[in-house]
Amino acid sequence: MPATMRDVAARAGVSVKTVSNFFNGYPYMREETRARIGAAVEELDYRVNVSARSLRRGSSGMISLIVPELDQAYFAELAQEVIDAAAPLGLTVLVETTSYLRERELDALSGVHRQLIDGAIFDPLALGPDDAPDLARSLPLVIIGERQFEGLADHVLIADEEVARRVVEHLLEIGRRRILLLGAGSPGTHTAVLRRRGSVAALARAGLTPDEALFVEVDGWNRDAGARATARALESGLRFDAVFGFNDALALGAQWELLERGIAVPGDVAVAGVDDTRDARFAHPTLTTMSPGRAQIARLAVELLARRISEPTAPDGFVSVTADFELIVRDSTRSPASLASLDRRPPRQKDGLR
Amino acid sequence: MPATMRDVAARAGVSVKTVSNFFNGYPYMREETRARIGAAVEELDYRVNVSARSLRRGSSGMISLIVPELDQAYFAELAQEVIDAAAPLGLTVLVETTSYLRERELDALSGVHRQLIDGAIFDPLALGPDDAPDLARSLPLVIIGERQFEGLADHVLIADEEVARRVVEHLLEIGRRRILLLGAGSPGTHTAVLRRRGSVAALARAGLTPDEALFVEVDGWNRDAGARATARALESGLRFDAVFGFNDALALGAQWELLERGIAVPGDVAVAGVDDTRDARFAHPTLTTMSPGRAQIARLAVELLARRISEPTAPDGFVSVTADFELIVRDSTRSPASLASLDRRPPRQKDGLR
DNA sequence: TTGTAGGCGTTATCAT
DNA sequence: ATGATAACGCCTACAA
Repeated sequence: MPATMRDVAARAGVSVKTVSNFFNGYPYMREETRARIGAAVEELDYRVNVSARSLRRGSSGMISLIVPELDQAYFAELAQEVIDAAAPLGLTVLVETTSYLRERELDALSGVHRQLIDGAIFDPLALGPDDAPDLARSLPLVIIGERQFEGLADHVLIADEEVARRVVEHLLEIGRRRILLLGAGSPGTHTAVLRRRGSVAALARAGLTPDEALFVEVDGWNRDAGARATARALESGLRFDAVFGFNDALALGAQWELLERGIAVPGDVAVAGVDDTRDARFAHPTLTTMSPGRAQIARLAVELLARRISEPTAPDGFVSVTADFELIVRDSTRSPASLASLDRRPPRQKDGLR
Repeated sequence: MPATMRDVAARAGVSVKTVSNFFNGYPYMREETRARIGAAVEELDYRVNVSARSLRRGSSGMISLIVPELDQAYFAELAQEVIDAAAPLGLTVLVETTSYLRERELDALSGVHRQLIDGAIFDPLALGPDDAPDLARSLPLVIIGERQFEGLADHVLIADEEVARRVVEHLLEIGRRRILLLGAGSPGTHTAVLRRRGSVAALARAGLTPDEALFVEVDGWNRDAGARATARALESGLRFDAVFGFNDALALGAQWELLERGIAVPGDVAVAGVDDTRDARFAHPTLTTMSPGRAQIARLAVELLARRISEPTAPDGFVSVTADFELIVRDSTRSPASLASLDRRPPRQKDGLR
């Protein structure tokens, strides 16, 4: 029994249409009418019924964000950024979580909610080339990160190849030569392929021949997988003086495993990642990483999607924009010497006693 | 121009009602009819229009989860658990994010979406006692964690007092005597009050007089705040041999700050938190923490809410359930001696060379 | 087991 | 500047 527009109209002594106008920013209205409606709304504690509005308008003001899981800092932070970017445009974000399952990615695109949402921002992890047709005819769509579907939807891209190249160059610059590439073994996503390619390019430029043994496979891009892969590498007797995790979670997992085994970071092994999640800043040592400009990505994605929604017919040809990136050098790749000299903190002291 | 039920009916040669029955699991239908409808749905790629259904039914199958931010591991993980718990009940979760702002918490409860959602799971951080009236008359509601609104809605509680008591007892058991209580200074939330009370109780039982100076104020329950507060404490010359962060983020921030200053954890200062976020497991050293059974909390909250939604009139009196908890002892509170003996890893070895 | 009619609350059209 | 009225797509009686 919540109040309806009809109730408000009755109370304010106007027609339903006028109340509707009130809520839709229709400019031609007497100040007095406006005030009366405002009062009635207040008294009845009225709220527009979104379902009815959506039904009538044929659009809901709701977009979904399709990511594998919120347990990963990267996706959680991305979700927050997207929500924040969508709000000013009057868009509500429905976060859909897929557990890296192809079925669930497809379902998020064309399941029950397809009728509910106006469009989607999608970070595909499980879909492959075969699914392109499904993608194409689903709904207004912006794809983030993965570029294998370019031409089928708008994209916000990360310059995967350059990003990886820069990280590896940085590791080479600080004198490392045997770099474990976490995620480069039998890469599943296109992203992995590109980061691997960029890494190889950097090595080649430095005149180094890549050692295939250092291209390590991982079973997930999370900390567990990073730790496990690193453990395996160590136990197989592989020798390396740096780790490049294809994302922060992998790098942090590696770093954790190294430290657990008493291997010094960056003393014995330097570590770097990609994503600049908050976790990187609070690791110990703090983790060198590549910032992909997540806020920018979110903003671009939302804007692109909003445009695609309001322009019903695509003007043929989809847009791809690439986000800026920036290397964030932290302690995990600083030599102890430079570490000490760069440290702006008060002299280290034992404190806190027992 | 998406297909409607009418289209499907026409195509299948049945009435709209029969198609509706098909989608609502109405059992009495000839197998052949069912098959024909299924085929028509397939061919037309039909999906039920959720807005129309919601309008007609007066309910949407959507619930919201109201949390301050997804950037905090605790809330991100909670959101994932809630989404997972809601799915089997056919409920879709709309995550609403409030940035710890009172206005936005109120808005999430009674703003535009009040008409869209059937109920809400709410982790209140900014609302105070004055807002009780607003809460009471909003919508089916389950409150998580905070207990100041008991009697106004269903609650899933954390045994804050006992949780804190157990943590402090643990720190006392391992021989620590001066425990910095991060979050105990001028506590804002009821949760903080209770955790402080539990901590004091543990100290009292051990015959210790609490030192007010160790009750430290924080400006947020995140890692930054934890690090800052710890830095302040150290710089003020305060001496302590343990830190109890009222949540993992505070504890991790503290641990980070300690390590940055070359203070050994747990050698010089032991550290413990509450929440058992993934971050605790991957800290170095791994963080001792109290697991509040997040999966259980999520499940209870969703079930309670589902019940409250289906039972329109509250049978007077709201339910409060308390989640189980469990102390997870990790390296941040293990003495180096026990550490070595408990370690089930292969002997530490330098590896990874240069 | 299936069909018909009407209305859920809103907005668009067309008047006035 | 405001009002009357007809959809939007679905579900619930009620009928058959």
